[in-house]
Amino acid sequence: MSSGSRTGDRIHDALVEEIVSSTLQSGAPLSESALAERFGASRTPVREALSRLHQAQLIERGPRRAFVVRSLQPSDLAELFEAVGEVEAALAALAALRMSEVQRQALLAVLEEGVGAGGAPEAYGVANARFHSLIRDGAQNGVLAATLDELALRTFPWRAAQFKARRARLETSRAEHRAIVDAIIDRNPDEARERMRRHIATTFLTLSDILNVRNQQFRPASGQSPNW
Amino acid sequence: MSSGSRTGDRIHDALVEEIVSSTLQSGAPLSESALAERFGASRTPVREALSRLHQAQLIERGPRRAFVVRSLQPSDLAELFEAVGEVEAALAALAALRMSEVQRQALLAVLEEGVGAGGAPEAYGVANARFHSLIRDGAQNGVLAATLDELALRTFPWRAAQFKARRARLETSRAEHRAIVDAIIDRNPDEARERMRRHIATTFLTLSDILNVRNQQFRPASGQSPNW
DNA sequence: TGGCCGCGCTATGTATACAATTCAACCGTA
DNA sequence: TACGGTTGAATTGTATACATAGCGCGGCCA
Repeated sequence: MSSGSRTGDRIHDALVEEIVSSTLQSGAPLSESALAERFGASRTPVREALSRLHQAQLIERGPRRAFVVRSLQPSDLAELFEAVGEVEAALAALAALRMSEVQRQALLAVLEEGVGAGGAPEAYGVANARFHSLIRDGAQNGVLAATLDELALRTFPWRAAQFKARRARLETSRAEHRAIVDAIIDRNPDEARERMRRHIATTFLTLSDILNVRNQQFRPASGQSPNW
Repeated sequence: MSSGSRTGDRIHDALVEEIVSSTLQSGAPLSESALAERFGASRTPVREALSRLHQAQLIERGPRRAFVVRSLQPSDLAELFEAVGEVEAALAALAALRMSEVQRQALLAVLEEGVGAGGAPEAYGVANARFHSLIRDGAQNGVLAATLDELALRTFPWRAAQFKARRARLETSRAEHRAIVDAIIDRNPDEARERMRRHIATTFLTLSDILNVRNQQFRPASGQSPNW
């Protein structure tokens, strides 16, 4: 999905990374000429990269038709998480039906990974990402998987701070993961779907709490590896 | 989502229309210079339009990195319809929870529309589109609605011929619609979801039959108004 | 002094010229 | 005759120059 023309993709990937990591925060201006100079290229590939970011809804138009990093209202963020939840729930249901035995074993194995590290948030973040990735692939539907990726990308700037903030959330999240895995192992798509949807909803609620407590502006927090 | 720069959007919209109506069929080449001359513009806005079509997966790269209208394998088409089904099912479930009384009445009213015309495929196509549109809006989630639009756009070239081909399908489709509306009126999200998913699956099966019978190449049929 | 009109700056939108890449056809040789 | 290398055309990728539109600032007029 990334490498293609050359310069344009390089710029695109770099900007995506900076936006999801909140190096570029909401409202940050993205001037074509400034970016062209910064990347040592002309405006043409910069424009191509910005066009793609715009279609992915990571940026939006500001004054003078210039692009700025998109800033979401709390209500929009809720919609976004709801959409992610629905898509990921659908993937979980399909995974319950279609996962191979090997894939099911891998899913069971990943449940243990987070435990061994003694509850360290970073280790859990990795295990968490693998958990969702295994379900995504187990559903065996590339279109739906790509749809999830597209939506999830927009949530990354907001998700970063979550596990760092509330240690207690790690335990409840792990329990939810286990319940989802149980449903998938049992080949119970309806339960898998429902549990996954609740899991994402809970994740959003926790995140929402953190953001409201920390600063009323409800802005994305700075952070590196996006976990959920 | 359409009007913006000016020329680029004009070209974009024109090409979308031609692709979904199968005026441009699978594999048709889209040369930048040829399109530039055709639209009386330079290659720059053409490139912008093509870039957007590429991201929407309506076109793909062919020989010499040139773009051609995307051609789907049968398996890809199945994945695509499955994804559409899951998203639309999620929207139906949300609509069952959130639709206002006015919206529910509108949904009931649209059920009758197709009947009055005496079973004419064209009239039913319009009523059908309104049916899905009402549910889409009733769910009150713009992100999910936009996701559905994006996916549905890719199915349009294939859906066109359906109602023209099998008159019997109109009756079963209408019955399925009624069952979905019943679930929504009853505020039963799980039933609404399940019935919508089956409805889309049945639609795909019917379409699949038609395409296999008509020509083994399984290519999109020519047609104008995309209905399902 | 306050409001309105117009000038001009700045950034994007478009056009065109040039570079690089890709693919195929052709020719030469084993 | 088959294979491989080279060459060439066609097409996209990139750069730059020009056009246009938005928006603030300053001056002018009431």
